[in-house]
Amino acid sequence: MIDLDEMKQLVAFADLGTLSKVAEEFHISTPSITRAMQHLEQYFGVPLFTRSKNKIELNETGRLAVDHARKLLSEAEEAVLQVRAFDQRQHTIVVKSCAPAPLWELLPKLSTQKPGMMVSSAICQNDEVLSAWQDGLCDVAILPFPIDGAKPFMQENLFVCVPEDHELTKHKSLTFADINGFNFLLRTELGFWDSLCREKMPSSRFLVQTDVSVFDELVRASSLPCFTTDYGQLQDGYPDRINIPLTDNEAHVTFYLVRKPNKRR
Amino acid sequence: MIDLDEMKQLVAFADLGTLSKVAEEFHISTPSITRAMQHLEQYFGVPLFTRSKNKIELNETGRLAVDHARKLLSEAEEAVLQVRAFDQRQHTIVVKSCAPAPLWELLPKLSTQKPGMMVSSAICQNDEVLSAWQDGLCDVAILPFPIDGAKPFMQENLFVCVPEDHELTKHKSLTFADINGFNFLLRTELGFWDSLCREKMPSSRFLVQTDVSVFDELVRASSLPCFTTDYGQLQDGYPDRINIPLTDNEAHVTFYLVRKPNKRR
DNA sequence: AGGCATTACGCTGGACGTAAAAATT
DNA sequence: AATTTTTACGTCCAGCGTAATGCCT
Repeated sequence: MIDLDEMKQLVAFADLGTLSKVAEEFHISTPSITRAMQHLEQYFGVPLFTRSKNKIELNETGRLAVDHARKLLSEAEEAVLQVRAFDQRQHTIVVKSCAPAPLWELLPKLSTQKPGMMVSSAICQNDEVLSAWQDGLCDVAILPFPIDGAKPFMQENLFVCVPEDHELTKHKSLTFADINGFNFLLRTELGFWDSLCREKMPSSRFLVQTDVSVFDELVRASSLPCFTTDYGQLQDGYPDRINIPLTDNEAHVTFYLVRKPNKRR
Repeated sequence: MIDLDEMKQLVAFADLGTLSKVAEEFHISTPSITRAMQHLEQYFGVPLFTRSKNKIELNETGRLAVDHARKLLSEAEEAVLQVRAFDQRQHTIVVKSCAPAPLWELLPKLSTQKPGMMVSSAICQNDEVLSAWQDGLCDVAILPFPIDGAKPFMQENLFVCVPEDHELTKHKSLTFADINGFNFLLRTELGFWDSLCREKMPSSRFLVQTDVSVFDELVRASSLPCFTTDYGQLQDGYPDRINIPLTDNEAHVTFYLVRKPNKRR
């Protein structure tokens, strides 16, 4: 069968022009590359080169062979990458969540329940989570509404978080309509929360900040309202700030979790 | 780079089920095939097999690798075949002619003028000759009408060939209209002559015969008219038969020949 | 004179097969 | 008992590099 290493050298010769350069490139001697090209030519059974006394060039057939070589090599490398990726995938649990909080809850559990498994998680919009699940691209999907096979996983309630001297503190509770128009500090990677906020508060502007520590700094330093929830962050919320519950139905979310049945084989 | 011989053995293992069978198939020892699979697995960097004490099986990743192996192998073999075919094509002159006579004239000349070249010739209809020429699929095209770059090559005139006692012998010359309705013996591989006859003599039936000697036998044994031309066959025509010239313009054909410019490189 | 392709030749490491072990049917 | 996989080990030759040749610019 054809030797892909020799094919690689053939392609290198097409690119570099002389056997000496190829030898240098591959850290082998010139006789070695000469022999390799002779061997390749012998395998094809047809001349690939025009040879002068101290000059060797590709002929037209040789150039065709180079084209095929390039294709074969890239496909061979692609095949190896795909096999490796498949193996990797066999040992990873891919989680797609519509929000960060369920991941804080789920990931530690997964790590202990499935030792030796990689866990790959991503936060994205509802439709992305859903299509990834339907296309079989993830093993666990977390959505803010039930789908076939899903079980309730946890609840989360949204709060507005404002400085103590903020005008909104006069309210004991709020609705999205109340706070529409205020500008908010917002984090990235919030999944469906992000689009929910923009949808419910079309008149508001959101100052988005990716870096967690920078975000915290901004919250402390500014008087802009932000959001918190009753999962995790509420108990150790920001000092000097007050959390006001939102009463809209959309602010009370039950997350549903579906997981693929364990593949046996 | 990945070893296609090992890939071949991997595919064979997928097909045969045991390493022993593969060893037998490839006429090598079992330790050799064991090592090959270990080496392949090591190259991929991921497990391809599930191993028991005296049992080895492909795992799911391995089966994927086999799929890729099959594809790679067939593509590699296809590449070699294409390169060889291309080389073959480099050393052959492909001739497409609309009629047999020009080939009798041309092929001997080509053989002597282009020593070391294969000559591949085919007789086909005008439109096939033309499209093959336009698509660059032939080096020489011979047609009964001039096209761009073509030169007149030879002339051929059609005769009706009838037994001496045939009713048509009373004519010194004929037209297609005169003989329309008579049934004819006809050979195959006549190119455009065939379709010309059927077009000009729609009421006639043609008894087609491929084998030359059988055709000659039929001409001698029957009283059915047939055709001859002034190229070659007329001088040593059939004894006991008379050749009557056809006066239609279509019966006087000038063949035009185009050839690709010699490719230099 | 320097760069290039190729041949000649000696050496070595990798690949092969034999033998053997261990386990399963 | 027969089959299968794998390890151990000795052998051998395919492929490597060095040296040298011949040629061209």
